[in-house]
Formats: sequence, structure tokens, C-alpha cells
Amino acid sequence: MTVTEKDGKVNVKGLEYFSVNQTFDCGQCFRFEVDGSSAKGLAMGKEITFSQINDGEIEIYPCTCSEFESVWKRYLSLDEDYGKIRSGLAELRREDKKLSEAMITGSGIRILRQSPFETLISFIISQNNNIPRIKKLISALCEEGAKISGQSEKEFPTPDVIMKIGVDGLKALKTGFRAEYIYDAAKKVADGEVDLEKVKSGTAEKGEAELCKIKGVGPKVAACTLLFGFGKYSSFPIDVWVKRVMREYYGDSISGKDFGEYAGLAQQYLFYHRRYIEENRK
DNA sequence: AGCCAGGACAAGT
DNA sequence: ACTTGTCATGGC
Repeated sequence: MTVTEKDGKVNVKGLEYFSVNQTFDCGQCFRFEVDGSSAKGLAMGKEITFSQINDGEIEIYPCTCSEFESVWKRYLSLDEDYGKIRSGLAELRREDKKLSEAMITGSGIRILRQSPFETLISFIISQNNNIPRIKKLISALCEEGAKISGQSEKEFPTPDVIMKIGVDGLKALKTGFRAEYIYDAAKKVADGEVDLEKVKSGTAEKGEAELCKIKGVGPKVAACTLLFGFGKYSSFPIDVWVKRVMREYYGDSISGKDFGEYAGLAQQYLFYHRRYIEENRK
């Protein structure tokens, strides 16, 4: 990996198993717009663009080298050895033709390391909802948070700001029945009843139990939060698409545990593959 | 127009 | 322990 800086842009080349398009279009983040081969959006309190220049080469702006090293490298999981992870997965699932197919389709997917609280709230909002509307609700929440806190709307609202918005305020944003869930999450994180630091340092199982103390957080939302917000790769979110994949590819005789320590990544490959195929049927 | 959306909860078997 | 109706809203 070679990192250079010029005119406020950082160029990174020599990347393997990374595609801007796939990473930002596989349903793990909701504040980016993918257009062609670049993704522009908000993360870590900044507005940022990731642009695919070539195979294995991207541009990041506005950005400096030190900012890349301290923020975006980790955010994009470019500090992880995906070659090693993938071969470990392939070895564990030696006979799994479907997974190896999916690993080719989605070879550029990386699990982002998004901020935990934002991920938690985002996936609470995601339940029984569609992606375009999830994006709108999150953006509305950030705008409202900015009004109250005086902070930039690039920042995701903190727990206490969400508490100030209140259940009625959240309903006014059209979050519907999720309003009390969002509020409960903010309250329990703010008063320490749910300890995100403990989730970070503990196992995925402990983390799931901790997150499920929140009303409106069940196995699926917890798993997505653990995977996309805490980098817990063994977490295996099961939604309608994955259920479909499991049944169609494996005949229901399989669980997340069969995919080992990197089950979450395997899940993303399968999820992306199944949806990618659906898209191309139309 | 009507079904469905990266679910979870509560009440009922 | 499994199944079912319900939740608020709008995308397609």
C-alpha cells in the first residue's frame, strides 16, 4: 500500500480486495451516496469522498496523509489483511461452492468500522424499513440534532442530544414506532446501563446480551451493530435476504456458527451476491 | 392500489 | 420454545 498526498487529496494504491462501489453499496452504511465509482458522504464527523481511480487505487478528499493514517485507514479496514481472512474462510468452507462464488462477486467488500453509537441507532431505524427511507430518517435525525446541539449536522447526534429531541421530537421526524426505541437506546447509553466500552472489549456474545437490553434491539440489530460498529467479525446478522440465501443454498441445515470467526464477512458476501443476482435479473 | 421493507415485541399456542 | 398480529411510514 502506497500513500501519497497532493492538493488536499490522498492517493492510495496497491490495494487488494477493496472496491469503493461494493464497500459502500452493500447496505452497511446509510450516509453515503454511491455514484459510479465514487462514494460521497458523512462519517467520523466529516464530509468525505472516496473515489476509485483504478483497480486497487483510490483517492480520498479532503484528506491529508496523517488523517488517512489516523482515521480513514481504520475506518475502511485497510489495516486488516483481507487476503489472509479470505483464505482462512475459503479453507474452512472448502466444499462450499456458493460461498466461493459469492466471494468472487463481492471480492471488493470490506467491513467498515463505523462509530458504534451511530451504527446502533442506524440499525434500530433500519428495522421493517427500506434503505432509501432509512437514509432519509438518519439524515433528518442529524439535522434535528444539529439544531439542538449547535453542532454541525455532519456529526451524528450524541445520546444526550437525542434525549433532548425526545420521543415526540423523534416521532415528528417520522420515525414512527421506532421513536421510543431510539430514545431508550440513547438513555441507556447515556446513563451507562448499556456500556459500549464493555461491548468493544468483550466477546460478540457478551456484546449481544448488552445491546439487547435496549428496547427495540434484537438479534439482528445487535449483530449488525457488532459487525459494522465494533468490528466483531463473528457476528452473523440474519435478515430476510440471508434467510433466503440459507434456504436456497444450504437447505436450512446451517447456522452462522458454521462460518467460523469471520462469519460476518461471509454473511456480507452472501447477502451481496444474492442481491446482486436479483438486480441483474431485471 | 397494495405489498413490502437489512425486525422486535407481546400475546397466544 | 415456536407462531402470529401489530407497530408508523412511505418506496416502488
